[in-house]
Amino acid sequence: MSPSDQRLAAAIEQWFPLNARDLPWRNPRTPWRALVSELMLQQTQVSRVLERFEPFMDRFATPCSLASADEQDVLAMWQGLGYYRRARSLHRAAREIVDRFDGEVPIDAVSLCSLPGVGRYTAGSIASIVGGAREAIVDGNVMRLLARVHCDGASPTDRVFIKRVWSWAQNLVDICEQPPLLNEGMMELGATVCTPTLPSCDKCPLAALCQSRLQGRVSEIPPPKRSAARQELHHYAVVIKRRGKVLLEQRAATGLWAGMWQAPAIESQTILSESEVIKRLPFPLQSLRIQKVMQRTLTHRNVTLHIYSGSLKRGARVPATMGVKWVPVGGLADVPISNAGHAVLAADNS
DNA sequence: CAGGCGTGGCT
DNA sequence: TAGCCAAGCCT
Repeated sequence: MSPSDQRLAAAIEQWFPLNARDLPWRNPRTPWRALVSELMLQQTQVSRVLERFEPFMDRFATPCSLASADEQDVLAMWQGLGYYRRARSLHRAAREIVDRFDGEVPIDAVSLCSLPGVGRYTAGSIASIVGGAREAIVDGNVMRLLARVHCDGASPTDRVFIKRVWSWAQNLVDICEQPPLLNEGMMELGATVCTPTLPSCDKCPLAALCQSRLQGRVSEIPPPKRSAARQELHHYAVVIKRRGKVLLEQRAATGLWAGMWQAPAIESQTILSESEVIKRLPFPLQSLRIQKVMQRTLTHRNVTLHIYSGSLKRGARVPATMGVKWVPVGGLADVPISNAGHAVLAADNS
């Protein structure tokens, strides 16, 4: 612990109460609201979560309420937020909270970390901010903030660097006055002042202590992560409507858009001919008309959506398997469908 | 353990 | 515009 750690912690703890945004999960702050908001916020902008948090809490007010819900209803409440495994993890976490913790969200880091979807950051965040424990937290904000304060230009993916940041964060929370103020203050500073581009150093309470500022290197730290190359994915979807209903299939339980529903589709890394698409579809189709082609960029995939409208051959029956169903066009909001899936359904004019 | 996992905003 | 980024976790 360096002497400046004391001053760093004090500066953050003084700054935060005067500059905290009025975010819904801070008032009232309960372990359950903290857990739900933390899951929603993983790799997701605050502005996206703002619109979705209270409706989710209204629907699932307690762990018991979520635990007794159907997973499909949970996914439907999550649709459009992305990273859908989080919704399934939260659902399973609620069931474990009922089974193992008598329906009360634990606030110790070890118990929290044992829940699905809860890792070191999320557990530390709830344990420290809700429970007041001296647990460190390191998210993207804290990593950037501390890298700049210490003028450490290592790659953010470097594991040794990441361990170093956790060590800095633990030192700070060990010596601070109030862990909730320190930890939430660090995140808030990173989110609103020590931003990735154009940080507001003139408003930063750490400016006098910030080594990268003193050395004029703020803009170089942290260095950009090089993004992974995106693979091409061709998604051939057929929108089949009949008597005000549309035919949907459920995606596989793992992988992209796991468990979500969509217009029946064939996926391939390469371009397919129309006849190949027809051949691979599990339904006998009478006609197939191209409606639209759209691009979607995902984290690691470049998806081309080839959207067709189609009709089944006369008398054709859709196999009555689980994972295929007719859904009224007006009831699509109740079925978990990704934004790409909604775009496909909306592009069809038939 | 490096890569998979969504979406939209920003530059 | 093409790429980077966001309150990470899981396998």
